[in-house]
Amino acid sequence: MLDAKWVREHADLVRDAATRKRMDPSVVDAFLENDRDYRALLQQVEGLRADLKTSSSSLGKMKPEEREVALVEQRAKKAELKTLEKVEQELRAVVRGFALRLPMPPATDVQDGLDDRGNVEISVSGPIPQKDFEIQTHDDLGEKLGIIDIKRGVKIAGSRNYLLLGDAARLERAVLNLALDHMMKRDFEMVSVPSLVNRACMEGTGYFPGGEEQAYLAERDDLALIGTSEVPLTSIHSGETLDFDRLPLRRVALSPCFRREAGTYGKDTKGLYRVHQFWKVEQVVLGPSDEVWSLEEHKRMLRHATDLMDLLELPYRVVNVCTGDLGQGQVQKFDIETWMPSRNSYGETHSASRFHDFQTRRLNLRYRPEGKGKPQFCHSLNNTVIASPRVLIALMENHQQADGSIRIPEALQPYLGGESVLRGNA
RNA sequence: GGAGAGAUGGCAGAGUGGCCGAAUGCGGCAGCUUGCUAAGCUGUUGAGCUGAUUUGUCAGCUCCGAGGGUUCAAAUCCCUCUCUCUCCGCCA
Repeated sequence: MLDAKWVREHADLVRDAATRKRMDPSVVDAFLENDRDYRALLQQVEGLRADLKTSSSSLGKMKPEEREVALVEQRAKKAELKTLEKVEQELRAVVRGFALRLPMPPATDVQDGLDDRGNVEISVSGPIPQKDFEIQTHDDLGEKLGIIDIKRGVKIAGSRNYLLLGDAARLERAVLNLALDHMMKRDFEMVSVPSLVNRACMEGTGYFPGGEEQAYLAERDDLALIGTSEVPLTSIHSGETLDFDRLPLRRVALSPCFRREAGTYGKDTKGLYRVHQFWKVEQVVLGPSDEVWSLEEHKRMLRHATDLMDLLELPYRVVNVCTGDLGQGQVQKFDIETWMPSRNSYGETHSASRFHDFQTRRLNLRYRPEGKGKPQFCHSLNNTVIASPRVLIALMENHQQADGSIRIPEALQPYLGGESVLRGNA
């Protein structure tokens, strides 16, 4: 959410942000118009209410016969107020509805672009592996080794579902555990979070309204399955005012993630690239309302992820995501894309976003600045640490050996009982 | 799932219809004071929205778990919901 006062004074910037983010800029004008009407009405309501308040207290001191007379007028005014209040309430909801859809302006060093093709590469790491044999795709290899079973996953739960068996499941476990330890070494507090959250969390983190189609809903209880633990992690302190010395708050969680992938029919249908359920280790940081700090933290969080990719000995690149590929609330986003031989391209494996106070305004999550002063909205940031099975694609394909076995990077070996090669059940 | 109790400011805790944004204590902040163990005294101390503004503030409105209702008037009475605690049942 954006500060309403700021939007009123910078409507052009917000319209511009909408256009650059490939959103309909008319939402800005819809907001402004309704906001203007609402405030005019609010003044009327408050005036009437003040009037009623003073006359009401004088009523208490009147003689009974005087009061009867005065009550007639009082009741009439009260009825008028009730009517106005009802309209005011409805209008307020309308204004909020539009406010929830206003886009956060992108940072100055974000390129304009229509979609992910407009993303700007900012670094490349590791050579693309050259092998003297033909690399098998992860799903072919996985099937051969008897460690990935997509057919039966689909039988059980429909398309975009899968089973990992034996070594694939062990490898997944190992990667996730390495990722968690990696973050705890960096002083992140590990948190176990709910996978089913209420509407306020989804709205607070910016997924609703707009993202309902992508979420599995437990409608009977008005809950949603999380698509990322960013949602519960960022929501932990919603409605609170944190002490300055608690900031920054750095946390990491491992959670299952659920995504309906509506509107992706026919896209990435082969293998484990796009699935309905996966595991993700996610890092979330809450800090002070400080642009400089926020920028540095963003880069630091990116580094936590690239350091882990280095430990996994995977080739990857980092892109500065362009405006058209940026979410409504994101100020800036860096994606890490990892080389996937089966795609013959880099595939997105990580996404590091900074939001300024977009999420924290929605969550009403503030802190009290050092010393004293008014509470301020925190800044929030998040980044993937690792997501599986997507990372398994990169591991299985890039570390594949001529005999179809999978080489295990040194950092991962302690998590696999010291084994340096996985051969599956073949 | 059943029975009961409760939810008030940073915390503790009063308040059963108008004098209550709310006593008192603690904590915080400011000042004063002080050589006998940082204590004493005085003052001050919530948030949000709207409008005005000489940008210092000023005025109005809202907020006592959430939402509705009764009433001229609600922290206080009624209803619904959420959460917490106690007991019983069930259970990984």
